[in-house]
Amino acid sequence: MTRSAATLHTQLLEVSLRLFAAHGFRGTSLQDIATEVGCSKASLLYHFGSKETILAELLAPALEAADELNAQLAGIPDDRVAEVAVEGVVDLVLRFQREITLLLGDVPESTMIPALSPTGDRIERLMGALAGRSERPQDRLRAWMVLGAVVLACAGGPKLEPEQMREQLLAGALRLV
Amino acid sequence: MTRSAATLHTQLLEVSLRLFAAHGFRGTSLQDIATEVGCSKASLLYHFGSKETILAELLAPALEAADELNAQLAGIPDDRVAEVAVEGVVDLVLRFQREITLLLGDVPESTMIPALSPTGDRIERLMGALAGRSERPQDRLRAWMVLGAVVLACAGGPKLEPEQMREQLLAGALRLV
Amino acid sequence: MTRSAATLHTQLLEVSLRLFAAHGFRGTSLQDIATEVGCSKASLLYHFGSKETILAELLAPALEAADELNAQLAGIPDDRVAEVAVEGVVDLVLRFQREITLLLGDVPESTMIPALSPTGDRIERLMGALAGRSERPQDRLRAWMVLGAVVLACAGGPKLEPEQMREQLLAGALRLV
Amino acid sequence: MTRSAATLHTQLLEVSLRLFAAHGFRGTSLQDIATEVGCSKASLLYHFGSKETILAELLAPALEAADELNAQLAGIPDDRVAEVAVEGVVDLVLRFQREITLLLGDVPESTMIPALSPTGDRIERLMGALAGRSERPQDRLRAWMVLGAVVLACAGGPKLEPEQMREQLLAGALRLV
DNA sequence: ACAGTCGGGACAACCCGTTACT
DNA sequence: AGTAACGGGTTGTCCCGACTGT
Repeated sequence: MTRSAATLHTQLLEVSLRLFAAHGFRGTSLQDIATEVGCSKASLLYHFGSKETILAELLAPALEAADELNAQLAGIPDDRVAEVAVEGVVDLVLRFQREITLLLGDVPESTMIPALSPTGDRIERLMGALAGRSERPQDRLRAWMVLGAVVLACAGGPKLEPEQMREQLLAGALRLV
Repeated sequence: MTRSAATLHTQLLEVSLRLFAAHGFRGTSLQDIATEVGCSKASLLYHFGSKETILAELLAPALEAADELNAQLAGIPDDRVAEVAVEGVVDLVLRFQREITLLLGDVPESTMIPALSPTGDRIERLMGALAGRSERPQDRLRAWMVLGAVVLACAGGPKLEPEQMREQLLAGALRLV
Repeated sequence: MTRSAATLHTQLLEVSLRLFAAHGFRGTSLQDIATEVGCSKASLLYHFGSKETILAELLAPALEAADELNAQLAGIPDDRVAEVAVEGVVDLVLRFQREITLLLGDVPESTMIPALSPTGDRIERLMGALAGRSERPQDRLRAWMVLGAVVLACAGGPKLEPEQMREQLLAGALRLV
Repeated sequence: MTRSAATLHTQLLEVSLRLFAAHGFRGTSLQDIATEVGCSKASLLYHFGSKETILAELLAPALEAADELNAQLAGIPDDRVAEVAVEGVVDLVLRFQREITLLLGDVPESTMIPALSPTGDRIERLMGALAGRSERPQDRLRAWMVLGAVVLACAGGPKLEPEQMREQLLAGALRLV
């Protein structure tokens, strides 16, 4: 008996995300994914067309959420945008921890991948908000520090209760702004 | 005329570091390095024996410096170690920016590479110092935030004068502790 | 049109055996085999996974037959085992002439190949039977002479009718015991 | 202090013979030899020009002895030549055990090596003598059996006292003729 | 009969590393 | 010190025939 199309699709994405996060995008072969899921490589490519398509589909929700956040931030006045952005970023990172780990790992080369090229713009806008719309290098630098603090703490730090985690990250990030 | 051995060796390391940092360890082939330097791939392997050897040699100074910092921190009392560690980490990251970028990119898979296996321990000890020797998850998490802030700001943030950079990073990091 | 899977598999084994017997295991490259069969090297490796796998599959029937012979010899009393063993060995060698040629050629290094490591034990047991279960060096030496006579005559000697061949080898071998 | 040229030459040949016999001609790299002897690969090639030259020089004494034996056999009448040849072959094999092991291992491909191409003729003439100058396939086959018995017993059989060895081989071989 | 789905088989382009030789 | 040619092996991609349910 063959499993349903949707099931396989979901399963494929799930396994891909796990393996990508664990061994990196390049470090994971289509064969690895197919083997773990228990289907053929050809079948995998039937669903996704290419390896990059998998990545794109994997990252889509996170990018979408980032867009949403950016849209929401657009309506906030300059003197309050930083604080709201911090909260948004913390929530974003907490939700898409593995996606971000993956993105972080292959950031340098990800520029080549068409599906991810807009990532830069999104981040740029986020950084702008975190810096309170200021263009001063010092402020931009601090914005990067905020992002780094939140992202790396999620990726490498100790695992604790979600609410505690959120609270801690938020407190630290706000102290940075 | 053939260039001197030392020159080629240095040049090879330089180009390797640049390409590794730009496209990741796996994303860079020996052929890429050899081509850019202008020598044959075989010649490259004559000098380094294997791809991993290049990486090890590339990372050696940074690891050494980390060891030094750890040794130095060992003599500091618990209530002051965090501040000193922050300063040490900021200097370390500023000095070995590209090495750390590279390390960051392949962190998940780096565990397989023998030359980097001790990296984990070193980071663990550094995090301990940054957390003021505390074992409380909250403190460890904050330590990771400090590291993340400094590292990512260096890797992705705007480039500004070294002294200003150092000052800003230091100020931000201290506010986090 | 692509040929059937079983066909290619068989063809690959056939050509491999021929080339291995002709130029030795090391003396034959995967490319040689693939070229002669008319498929790509990658396709070849898709079927067999590694060069050693080919060898193992090639030698499997011969090893199996040797095991069978050994099992059969186990039930023969000491004073008659030598003669029966001679007959068995002659038939074995006649059936697996090329496999044995191949094995002979790479004997020194074959110890490294996992698939062949048990070969030594099998031969040891066969020699024991050929020597009439005696441990006296002279008898063991004579056993080796029998094996050598049969094997080399098959590998290098003139080709004559199978029945005549068998008769001659048998006669000579029995005279040696 | 550097060792004398003659010493190095001898040492090189010695080590080469040992390694060739142990891992085969192809299975031994120039680097292996140079490393074990403790000199550079370049130095090795300065002495011998090519890998094949080493082999040729290594095999020269054995081939020469074979020629001598052939010449000596030429003067023996047909009805006695077989017995004399047997004795000559046994002595030859005993003296050049390792050379023959080596030759046996790479026989199939050795035809390509110019220095060894005349080997075939020599063996052909030897077989003729062992067969008592008969052209009957049965006799030629028996000649091959004699050769095989002696060679393989030397290469793979138990090690016993030289005189005993010689006696045993001789006895067995004569029984075959 | 006819999409959508899936698997076996194949392959070009590379990969890292070694070898004999200069 | 340096290299061309090759070694075995992997990767992403693709073709095609065989299954589904409709």
